[in-house]
Amino acid sequence: MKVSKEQVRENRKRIVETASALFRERGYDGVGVAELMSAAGLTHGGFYKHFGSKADLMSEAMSCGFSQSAESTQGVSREQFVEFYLSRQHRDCRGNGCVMSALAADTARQPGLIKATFAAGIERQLTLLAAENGATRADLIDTIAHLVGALVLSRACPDDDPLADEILDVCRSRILS
Amino acid sequence: MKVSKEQVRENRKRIVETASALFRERGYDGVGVAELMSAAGLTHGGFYKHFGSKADLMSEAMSCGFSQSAESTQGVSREQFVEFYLSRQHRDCRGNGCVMSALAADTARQPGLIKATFAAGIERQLTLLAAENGATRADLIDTIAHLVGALVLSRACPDDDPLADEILDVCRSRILS
DNA sequence: TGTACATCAGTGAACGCGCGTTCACTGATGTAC
DNA sequence: TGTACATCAGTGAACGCGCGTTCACTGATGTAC
Repeated sequence: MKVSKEQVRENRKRIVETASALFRERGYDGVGVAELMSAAGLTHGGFYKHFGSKADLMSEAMSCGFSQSAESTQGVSREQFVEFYLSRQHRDCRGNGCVMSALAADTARQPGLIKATFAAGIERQLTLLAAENGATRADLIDTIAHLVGALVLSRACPDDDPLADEILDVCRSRILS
Repeated sequence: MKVSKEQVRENRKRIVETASALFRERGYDGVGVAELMSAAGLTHGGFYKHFGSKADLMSEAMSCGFSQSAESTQGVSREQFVEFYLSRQHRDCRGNGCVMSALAADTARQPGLIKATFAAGIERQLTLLAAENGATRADLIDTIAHLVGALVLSRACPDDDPLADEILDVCRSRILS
């Protein structure tokens, strides 16, 4: 059953977007091709009509996540950005959140293609933030690292451990002061 | 072929230490039980004479890694700690490095037991650093988050990307100033 | 102290399972006439 | 515009593989007498 060109484009987009959220939630090894295709409303067999390998999709899904971040960062002040980044909402909702926090550690163990996509995503984020508020590149790198560290550590604590919130609160007030 | 009590203790310790390094290098899913036992000079079948499950070992290996960090942090000034933490050596040698940077993201996807071990490790690190230099708890949490973020992002960049070193350099100078 | 036996860490084959990937097939779409 | 046919995204069974875990067996250690 062949499918219209537009349907094909839609399906591909849906696979990438679904993967983007699932990878951020559960990591590269945490999501299988079959589950991923099923979540996108398809069967696993068709996967290789769209992508050369799971790693290829990983790379595209990452780019897609960075684009989503870019959109939602548009027109946001530094203070608003920090407030959102270190919110409980962002910490507890990885699928829609920042790619850097969700996938940096996974990326470090992946081949060069994926690392390059990640680095390009950091650069995009830096360019965008520089446009929104006049900070220097060094300022932005420093702030992003600070934010990522805080979020990553907070997520690693048990849900009911006060340390999880403490990390967010301490870093938020330091970064904004 | 039964083995002396001392040999058993030694073997167990070697498994935990080997696992501690391998998990930090490749993540929880990146190392199998068989490979792990083989790296410790044993065969995989004996694994369950020592541990209830792979997750149990993960928890122990994490504690072991935090203990190693504690040892090497002893008698180190804040400046020395930051210098080492953001060195290229530390970035490129995950197996002996900080557990927080290596396993925070993996931990966020693991069950409560492992998250609790991780949080306890953070607390140990905080206590230790507080003893070495009189900083407040908030100061230390803030600095640790900052360091972890910088290292994690740097590791996610391709080896030959100047951004990898730039992140370390920028954050080092900011944290120390 | 010497002997007989129970213990149990270690071995390696085997288990079921889910993974990424391949493949023959389907049938509506899109094209050529 | 209508017809005949090639295309190819999607399907679902199947592939080999490595995973975590189990198990019957081994044989030196440690214990009971």
